[in-house]
Amino acid sequence: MPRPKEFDPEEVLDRATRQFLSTGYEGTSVQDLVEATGLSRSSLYESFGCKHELYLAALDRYREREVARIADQLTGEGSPLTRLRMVLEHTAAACEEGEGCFLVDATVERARHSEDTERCAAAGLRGMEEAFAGAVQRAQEEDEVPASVAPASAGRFLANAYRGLHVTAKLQPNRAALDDIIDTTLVALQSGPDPVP
Amino acid sequence: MPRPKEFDPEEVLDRATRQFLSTGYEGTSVQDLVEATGLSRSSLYESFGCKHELYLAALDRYREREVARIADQLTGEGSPLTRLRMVLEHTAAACEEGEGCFLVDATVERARHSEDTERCAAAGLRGMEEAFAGAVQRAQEEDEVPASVAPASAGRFLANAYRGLHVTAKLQPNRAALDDIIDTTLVALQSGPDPVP
DNA sequence: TCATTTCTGGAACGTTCGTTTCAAAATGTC
DNA sequence: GACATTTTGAAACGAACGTTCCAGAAATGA
Repeated sequence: MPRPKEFDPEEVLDRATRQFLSTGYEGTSVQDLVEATGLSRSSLYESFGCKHELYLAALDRYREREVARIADQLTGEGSPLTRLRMVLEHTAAACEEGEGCFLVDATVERARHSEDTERCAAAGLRGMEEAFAGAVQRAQEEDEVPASVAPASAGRFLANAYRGLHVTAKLQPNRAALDDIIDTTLVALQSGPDPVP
Repeated sequence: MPRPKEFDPEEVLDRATRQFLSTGYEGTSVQDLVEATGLSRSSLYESFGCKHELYLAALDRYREREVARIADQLTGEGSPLTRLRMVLEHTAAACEEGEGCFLVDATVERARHSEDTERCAAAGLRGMEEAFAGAVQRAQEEDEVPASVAPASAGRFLANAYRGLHVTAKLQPNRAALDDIIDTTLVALQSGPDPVP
């Protein structure tokens, strides 16, 4: 039997993700990736193929984990609406620390020019919409959200606000502004379409 | 008197803007800009300095015009709320055609690494928030929006949704999904914070 | 110890990058 | 036509780009 692989591919993808998140796709050179991952140029190409493939693998892993993380945080015991608020506020806190969303960045920077990237980002988008829609449905079952609200629409609306937050946070990375947006966003759910006809 | 300039600097900035919107900053080469503007390499450098300065000039012009355009569309006679909806739907229509927002793209791609870009994008952000806040205030005067809504908060909320729309549209460029988001977004305004205590 | 496979460092590939330079051509005023 | 100025095309710069290749060191099981 041969010499075994010495590095953890997922760990490498995480490091690459961090680098891509920091400097974007075009702004990240292969040399940057070599330094970020600790692997040699040769090992990087041997294990992950070209730069684009590595980017895609990193993005796909991020998508899978991020959607699962949000879905997890949205489910469980307790008030669904409170959980929803917690997810958004956790997002705001991360944004305040300078953390971006790989899916948002990839969408803006590369969805137009790479079908693979677009597919992956779109899958992440749908996953988040579904996770948010599920939370709204559960909130309705607890009478926290009026039945007049369509969960699918609310899911799209929340995912849209979520993406907006990540853009806004790059220019206004302060909790006060972000929390204000979150408050107004959640108020939208607590009233159906036609509050007083 | 010397030979006069043969090109319109603003026209050149518009063409450069279109190119940057299409391929981003890092993804746009000076050669691309030469071909997009029609100017020679030499004239481009002579008139606009380096690539970064040209990018910034293009972004600044875009910001000025885009903020003014939105503010204009939001003011004037008729229902402020209807005007607000028209602006968002016009945005959705543009997104459907594949038009991006230079401010959103610049924010995601370059705000982190260029202070100049961040300043310009942040100015655009504030301008849009103020324009939206003004529209909400006028809607309140017409009793289209409850007085319990704070115009500044609503402005932030709407600008956030606006930015989200531009990201969402890159993955779901269909009117149905975007209009759905717009509907839910506007419902948020028509009910104050605490609809039924 | 040997065979096998992996990892490494570095060199090298041709391209493209942003930028500078310059002489010639073009276009105006006088 | 003389002059001033701008525009142009092309060449050239070094640097960085993504990618490929390879010899050798390292690590395992037989």
